[in-house]
Amino acid sequence: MNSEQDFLSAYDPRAYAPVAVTVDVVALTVRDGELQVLLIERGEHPFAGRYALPGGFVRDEPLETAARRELAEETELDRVHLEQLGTFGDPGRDPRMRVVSVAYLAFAPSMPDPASGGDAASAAWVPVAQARELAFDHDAILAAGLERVRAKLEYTPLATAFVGPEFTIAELRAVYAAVWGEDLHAGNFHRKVLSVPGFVESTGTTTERGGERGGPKPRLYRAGDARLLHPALLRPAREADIR
Amino acid sequence: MNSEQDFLSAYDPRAYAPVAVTVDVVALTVRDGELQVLLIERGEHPFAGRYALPGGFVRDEPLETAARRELAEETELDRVHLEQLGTFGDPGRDPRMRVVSVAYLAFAPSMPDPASGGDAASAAWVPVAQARELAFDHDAILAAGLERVRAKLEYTPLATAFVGPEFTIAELRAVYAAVWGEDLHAGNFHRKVLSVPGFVESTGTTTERGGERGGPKPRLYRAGDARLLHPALLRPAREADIR
DNA sequence: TTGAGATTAACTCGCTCTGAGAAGAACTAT
DNA sequence: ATAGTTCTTCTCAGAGCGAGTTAATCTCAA
Repeated sequence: MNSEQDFLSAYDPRAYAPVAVTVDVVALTVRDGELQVLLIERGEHPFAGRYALPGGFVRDEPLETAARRELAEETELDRVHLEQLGTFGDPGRDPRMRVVSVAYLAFAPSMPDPASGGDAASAAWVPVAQARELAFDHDAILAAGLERVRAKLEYTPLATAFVGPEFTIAELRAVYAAVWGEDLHAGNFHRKVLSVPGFVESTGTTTERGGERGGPKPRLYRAGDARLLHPALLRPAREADIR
Repeated sequence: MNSEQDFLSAYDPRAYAPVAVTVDVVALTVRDGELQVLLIERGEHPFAGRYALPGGFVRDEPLETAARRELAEETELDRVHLEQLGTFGDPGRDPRMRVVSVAYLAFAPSMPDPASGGDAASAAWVPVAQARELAFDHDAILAAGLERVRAKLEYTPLATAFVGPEFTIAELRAVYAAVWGEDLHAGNFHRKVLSVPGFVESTGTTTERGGERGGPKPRLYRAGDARLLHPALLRPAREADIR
């Protein structure tokens, strides 16, 4: 933005090759004990018939507004936690033209199938393990989203975004187990969640019934006011992650 | 990207208002015990005379290549650590037109003043505490970069990117002190750095001379092969950060 | 109705990690 | 030489964590 040419070209963008800006959304939820992602089956070329992340062109609006709009077009997701994930703009990632896509990450409690309600009949929640060979570079975007959510569970109260407004410790533990793909020690998890200041706060009530397979009525909690977990809730270190 | 209109417009981008894509770089270094950022004094409107982050338009190249190119235009920074920070695209952030800017974060060891060598006579390293009222929304971009670097020092070996290929534990500690803005307990820091697997590895040598103000010749270390610090090197929790 | 099995919630125990402080050795500047 | 600084190691008490145990509670099936 320093040379005169740059300055002038800012007033005549057609001096440069046209670039399109889109948003793509990695919307995650935990259903049936699995981490699932919202995908769209593409009807048109390129990548017709392949699954893709929901997304579309950015209009005269902030980027996050565009992400929220695209998400609303596919589901009735409301009050979801939304954060920017990263931007993917390699030349050639879209065969038609240069497309720079700003990816967003959304977290939602378990919802009914979008196919029944949304106007996009081709939208579906898919377990992340089965979400492969997506259109464009969406495999890489999804992988970045999964890495992000796994890391953020450690040091933020993000898990509460995957459950309803009132939840049990066991429901919270199920979120961690689904996202991390490994079971957690129930007793230690319980102690840890209650000991981190501001993670959860008690409602003073319990569920109406015990668990489906027995056990006492668990107590209900709300999300607390913490933005960071101190100390963090660390998952066991894996050598492969460290090196 | 589902309606026919979207599909067609992808072949005729002028159906939408033109959008420019730029990169901006938050280049950080530690000089004189302070965290400093590379800034450019703008010569032209808008924001003439104000400082701004180095940046420019993206050409037919990957985004990271554009960031590296813009950085090279202002300094002789070589082999710097570069990572994507975030994308800033609010309408109105550039008064001329819609500009979506992908911000990158760069970390470099202490370097001579860019004014002496670079072709941009107006480039300068500025202590981050004095980098205020920048052009466009660069205050917000810089703030995001500072938050990122402070957090990443905790759980990655990023501090080694701020020092030379061989360094002392005290130099590493000075990086932490400069970035976090608080002194660290020398003994505990020493124990911690050496105990985290893969953070640093010994060269078996020491410096030629002791410190400027006395003390024995410190041992020299290289960066290790760890990508993550386990256990992390946490800074003391501040209540303001948590809530 | 009763028993088997599962779950919640709380506790114990040993180990590791951390913060704070201390101390000896090594080195520079005066 | 002396004073002051720094490097490096050590100690000690407290906090946190993984693993295991236990009592109470509840569902489901016999």
